[in-house]
Amino acid sequence: MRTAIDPISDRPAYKQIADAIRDAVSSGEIGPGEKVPSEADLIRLFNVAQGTVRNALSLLRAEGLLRAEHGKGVFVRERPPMQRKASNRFRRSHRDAGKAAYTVDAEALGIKHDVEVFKVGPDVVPDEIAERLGVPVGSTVLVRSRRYLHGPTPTEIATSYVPWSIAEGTAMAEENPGPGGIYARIEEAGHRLGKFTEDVTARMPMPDEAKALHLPSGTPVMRVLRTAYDTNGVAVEVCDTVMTADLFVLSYELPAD
Amino acid sequence: MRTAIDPISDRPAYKQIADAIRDAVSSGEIGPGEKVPSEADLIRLFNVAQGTVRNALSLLRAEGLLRAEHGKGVFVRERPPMQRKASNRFRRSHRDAGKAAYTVDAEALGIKHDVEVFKVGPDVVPDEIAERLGVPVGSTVLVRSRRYLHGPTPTEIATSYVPWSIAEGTAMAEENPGPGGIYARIEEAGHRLGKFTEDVTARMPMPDEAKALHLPSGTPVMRVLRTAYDTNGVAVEVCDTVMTADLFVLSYELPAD
DNA sequence: TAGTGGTCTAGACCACCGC
DNA sequence: CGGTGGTCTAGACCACTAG
Repeated sequence: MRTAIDPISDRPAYKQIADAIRDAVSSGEIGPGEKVPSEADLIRLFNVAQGTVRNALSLLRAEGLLRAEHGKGVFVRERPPMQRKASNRFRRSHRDAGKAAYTVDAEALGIKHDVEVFKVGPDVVPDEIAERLGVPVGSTVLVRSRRYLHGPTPTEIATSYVPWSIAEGTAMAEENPGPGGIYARIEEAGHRLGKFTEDVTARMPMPDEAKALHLPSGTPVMRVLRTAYDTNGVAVEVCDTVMTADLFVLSYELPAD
Repeated sequence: MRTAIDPISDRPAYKQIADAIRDAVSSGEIGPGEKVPSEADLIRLFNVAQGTVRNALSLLRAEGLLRAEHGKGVFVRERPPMQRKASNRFRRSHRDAGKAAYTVDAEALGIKHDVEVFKVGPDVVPDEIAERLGVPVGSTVLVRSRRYLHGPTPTEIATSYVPWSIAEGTAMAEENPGPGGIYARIEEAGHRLGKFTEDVTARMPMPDEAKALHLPSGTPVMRVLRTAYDTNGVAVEVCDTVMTADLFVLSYELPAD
């Protein structure tokens, strides 16, 4: 690794140090999961103060390249294996086979998954959801809030909203909605599903999301806002999902005409 | 705005300051585009050293909440109007009308857009693309690399790859591929388009991407890797797009069966 | 020129980790 | 315990922006 700062360059010292570390990582000199030199080492190597070194390291952490472990050291982040959200995961044949959507994806990867239910019950609909669901602002909907995990790793937080008129008295309002998930229950309630739309955005996490998803700093989240429509074009469910960006690839298929 | 640090709490001072500013923003006390108190102000208000204040501010910049302008101040970031990538933007009817895909989206918003072509010509295919395109590693493809802008704001960098056997001698290899974009040219060359797949991921930008897209720190990018197939299921083009995350909503429509 | 953010130093103390 | 990262102070100088 380069260990000199060019005093002529007008690039700040901390950025030069960050460059040197970034290069060492991309050249393979320091591999994924390996430790970068300690702050004390870097202070000696580059002959700078601690603040300058910390500035360099915090830049690389914000970029998502490094991860710090208090008392142990700073390490190159390793990318865990990715999961796919296949665009066919809402097919009726899967529901008929008793599989919920996330089961389709997880099974395709042989991944053991868990679901933690935070809350299931009627509540006031958030304004943004009311608009998509086509219900009056302030009306009551069934709220299902839960977290998905792969082994010990939380991967996504999801909240579903169903008009209370559809959900009332069904298994949707139970902790476990039964085989095929809530979409199977919605169809049983007489609302045959016609299509889904998904709106995908990405941003940095809110502090509470970072906590719930165990996000290291420098990891963005993807947000998928999915609306389910029946065959009459009436919205019957909205699902708001926030997922760790580097654990997912969202795959979609589009017709040419 | 709160201006006191709880000395009993074990939450670090810089995080308490960040919390106070975050609260002031979310309560509307400081609106989008408005200036937050200067470093000197915050030093006085909270009775801390400059380093502590800077720590708080850089946290909020990494979160994407604030944006600093050297010599002027630190401001609450304003979210510009979002653009939609409609899932129908590859319809043949649009191509027949002479519209390229990005034109469909931009027109829908009444946005003036520009394209800057970086490079058009034959080159060696990157390994990752070769796999998707189904061509041998190391073979030659047409590479079209360009940047899209809305007014002065760069929004996305896109690179298309077409097997040289398809592209050779056509207008695809020109700077301006003509009406309907390269998909129209691909169809003219006898490859009727059957479907597209898009794989969406999000991450923090590489330094060169941050530069090319004028990204403020704390802004992630979305990456869309699109593959176009002809009606025989043969891949005819791959497009690798990196876009400023907070300027886009990707919209998709999924059938229920 | 005064006020702003950007960089850097030197030194201190703390909290966490592993031996 | 020694080594690691985390927080904080006090003060300095620089670069940019505006009046």
